[in-house]
Amino acid sequence: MKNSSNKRSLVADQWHPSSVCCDHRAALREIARGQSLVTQLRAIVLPALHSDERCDLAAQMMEGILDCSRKAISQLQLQLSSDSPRDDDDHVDDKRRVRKIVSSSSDDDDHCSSKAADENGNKPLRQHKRRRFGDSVSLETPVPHYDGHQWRKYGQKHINNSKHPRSYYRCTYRQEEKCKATKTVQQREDLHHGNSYNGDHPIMYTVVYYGQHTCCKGPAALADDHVVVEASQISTDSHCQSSSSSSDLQPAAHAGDSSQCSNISVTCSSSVVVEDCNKLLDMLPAADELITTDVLLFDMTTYAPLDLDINWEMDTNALWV
DNA sequence: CCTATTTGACCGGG
DNA sequence: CCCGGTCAAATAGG
Repeated sequence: MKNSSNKRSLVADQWHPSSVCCDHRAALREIARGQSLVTQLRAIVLPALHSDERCDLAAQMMEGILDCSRKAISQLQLQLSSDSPRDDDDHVDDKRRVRKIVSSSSDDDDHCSSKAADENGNKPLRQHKRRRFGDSVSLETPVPHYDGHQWRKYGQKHINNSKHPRSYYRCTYRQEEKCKATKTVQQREDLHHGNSYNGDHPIMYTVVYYGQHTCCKGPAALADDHVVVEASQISTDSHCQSSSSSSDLQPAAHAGDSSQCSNISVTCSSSVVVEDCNKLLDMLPAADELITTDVLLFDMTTYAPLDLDINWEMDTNALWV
């Protein structure tokens, strides 16, 4: 019955054939999806191979595929930006608003941005910008955190008529690199009644990305050849925070009903992910159930989140030693 | 102590 | 006035 339906649960199909007006965006999404799949495939296949030149060849070929999609993406984006001049990052709402003084704590640290209180003790201005819905890309995935970027949660809201709250994330490097990328993550409503994660269907999340990453110069932004570098930059910069392990939407699950919510999400850089592959395999729930490669793929991606945008560098030292 | 998350208030748009 | 996005104080966790 559902022979074909569970085969495509990995990355959601965002292809809407009816949307003729924005083929480029649809094409972009599709290419990005393929890029993501190749990246996942690479993470699974390469560790399984023995270290010989064929493995190197396979790695090179996959990197070549990723490079192709990278360049295709940048070409499409070039065209998009030339076609639609309205495209800009934060056209959100530029009206300056003064917010009521909430707390008169004098010299607050520059916790979020430069709009702290004035030296003279003037009232802090609070620009409450609202996001524009324009440049969003939505995605349904069982692994809402495998996009390779580092996110920092800044809010969570209960959304009307939906059981699960929506979490709001912004790029960790927002201050340092003025990266304006944000995303929201919300667990989808259960497709069937009863427990959502009981064999049949993984818990799916709707992830919506807003804005482009300007921090780690995601490959979508510029098709360069040394995009690979920044994965290690990230890890050295912040010591690979795998801190977000499973904490993410757990309180929501607690607040709701039971739902042991066996998704574990780790956000960290690539080499560590690969290095922990064996451990991750141990953590897999009930290997008997992993019949199809799809399920295996899903679980691998659950525990070893990979990149949608950034190109993950395979740390061969971590792999083969 | 420092950093990330939580959480309730604030704010703008519809 | 309601809804949802954002802020920032409080809190948790290392």
